[in-house]
Amino acid sequence: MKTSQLLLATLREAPTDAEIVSHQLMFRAGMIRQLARGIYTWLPLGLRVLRKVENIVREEMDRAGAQELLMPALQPAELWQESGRWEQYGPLLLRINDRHDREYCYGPTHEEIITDLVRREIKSYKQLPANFYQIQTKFRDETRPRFGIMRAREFLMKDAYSFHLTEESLQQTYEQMFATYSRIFERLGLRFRAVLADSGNIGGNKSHEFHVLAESGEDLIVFSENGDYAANIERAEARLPDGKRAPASQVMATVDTPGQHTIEDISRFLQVSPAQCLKTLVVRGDDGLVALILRGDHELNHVKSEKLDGVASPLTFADEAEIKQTLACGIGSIGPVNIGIPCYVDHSAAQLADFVCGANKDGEHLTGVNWERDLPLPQTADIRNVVEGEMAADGSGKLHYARGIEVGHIFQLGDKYSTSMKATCLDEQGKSVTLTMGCYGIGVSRIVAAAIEQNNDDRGIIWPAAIAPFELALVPINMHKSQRLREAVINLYEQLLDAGIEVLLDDRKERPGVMFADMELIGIPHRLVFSERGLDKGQLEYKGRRDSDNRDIKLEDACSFIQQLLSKD
RNA sequence: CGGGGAAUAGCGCAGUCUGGUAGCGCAUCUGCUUUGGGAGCAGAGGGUCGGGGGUUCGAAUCCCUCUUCCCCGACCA
Repeated sequence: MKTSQLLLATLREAPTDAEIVSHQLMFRAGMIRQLARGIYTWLPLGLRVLRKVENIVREEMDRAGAQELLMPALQPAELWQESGRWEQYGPLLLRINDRHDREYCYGPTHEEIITDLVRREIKSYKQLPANFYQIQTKFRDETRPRFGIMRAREFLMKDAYSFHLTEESLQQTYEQMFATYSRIFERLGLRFRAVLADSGNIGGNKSHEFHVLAESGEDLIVFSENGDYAANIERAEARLPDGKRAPASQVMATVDTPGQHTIEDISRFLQVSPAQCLKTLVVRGDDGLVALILRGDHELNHVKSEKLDGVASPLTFADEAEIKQTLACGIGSIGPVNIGIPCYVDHSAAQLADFVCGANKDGEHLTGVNWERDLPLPQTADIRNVVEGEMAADGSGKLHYARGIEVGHIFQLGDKYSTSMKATCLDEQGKSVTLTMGCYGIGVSRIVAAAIEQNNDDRGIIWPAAIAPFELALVPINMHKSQRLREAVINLYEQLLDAGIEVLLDDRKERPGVMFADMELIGIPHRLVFSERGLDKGQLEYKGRRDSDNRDIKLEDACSFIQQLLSKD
């Protein structure tokens, strides 16, 4: 393609609201334009990249024996009511009424639709297992879309759903999808990691997320030194403390702590480490309030906590008024001694002896408190975030933190949808069996942004070879003045096209600096420069996007030189 | 959902406090000169100053209202 035929909408400056580098560069490179909050148009250059990602995903899904289909974006409310998610899903679901006042939603995911299809079409065990996928536009009415295409409301997703007669069969396909996803992200040329994950409101049991590693990632993932254990922080289990609790050595005492509310205040005021204090968080329960007790230096894990019996899901903190009414003290003086509401204590907090905690009276704390002496030990649970440097739950080494961008998620759904929607088929004995399901998602549009987060410099994007919008840029200097140069360029351009190379010829009447800057901004991996000077010697200049220097190559070898380079990518 | 900020040319911004013919840089168009890292000169086009209402002789500017967008928070015991 020639730049004169392409909407090359490059800009020097990005809008001020573009926060992260991928958003800025996608905007500046003319890949996307925002139409509304979280809704974007893909310009021709951006679409070329998106399609490349899509095709790699498609090829690998096909190779794994999955079948592509295409389901509607608009979904009737009835199916969502049947699965129970019409009420459950909340404002994330965009609801639409048609002219007959029938209710629909714009699909954020397609479990209901595929389950409906399969229960109609699949009658026999002989048709199983089956794995269906689509690459389709989703809509999720996020409270806070941001970072451009990274967290958009409308986005392109590959979603796959597998159906099985048995758990073993599901496990097999799950493992196959795990391997397929790994191949996909390898082919895309991204540094990624698969981690254990929480399955969220999709439902089901076992699940893994695939994260592209990047500082700007919204997710925190943890992994052990040798890599055996890797999990999203939401999901990462804390290793049970080994050893016994130290014996009590102090007497419980009440101390005045006027105006001291936070753990930081208390630990400074009483000269004890935060790890020796208890932090008592009060959340709403199914029936009144519930206290969650942690060591002062630990953070509450919301996902783990909301799964506790009696704790309301989603997890919400009690407000000041509720606390005052129930506990007769304000936030900042709460403690487990005689608290009078159900409590859960984190395993590590249950290990403490002689600890400090609120006295359930404003301006007072207790010191030297001990479990099973001054108060009974409440039910223990794992309710904290793991901390960098601690031993992994499976003992496979110390944990490290990394930031990640979630680009893939695979789930073993089990029978959540097949039961509620009565998706069954006949087994070998002619008996009706409820199907078992898995589902597998990839954020196709998000991958484009994630790839840029991982691959850029101060000049712009550096595409991994597999998803570059063009493989090669031809930059002729003064083509519009020199007949000889123009002929040489067009000649090579056509040769390259014939060889099946995706080449972008910059035939604009621009100064060299402008062309160089644009080709680098849009991230084309390889570049050939034509000049009169070079032609005198029968030479061209080659430069890779990551290279610091040019090298001369012979004009007559140019095509084969490039072919060789590309075969190595 | 809560808190804060913003809306002026395609992009980046000034002008608003203190009302008086809407500006700058980049981009776009024309001409000339230039041509190895985002050129120079001369000229041109492009704005219901987010919408609606009000105050005023006069509103981008003051007041009311609506809308949209952005940021931050949702770890505080």
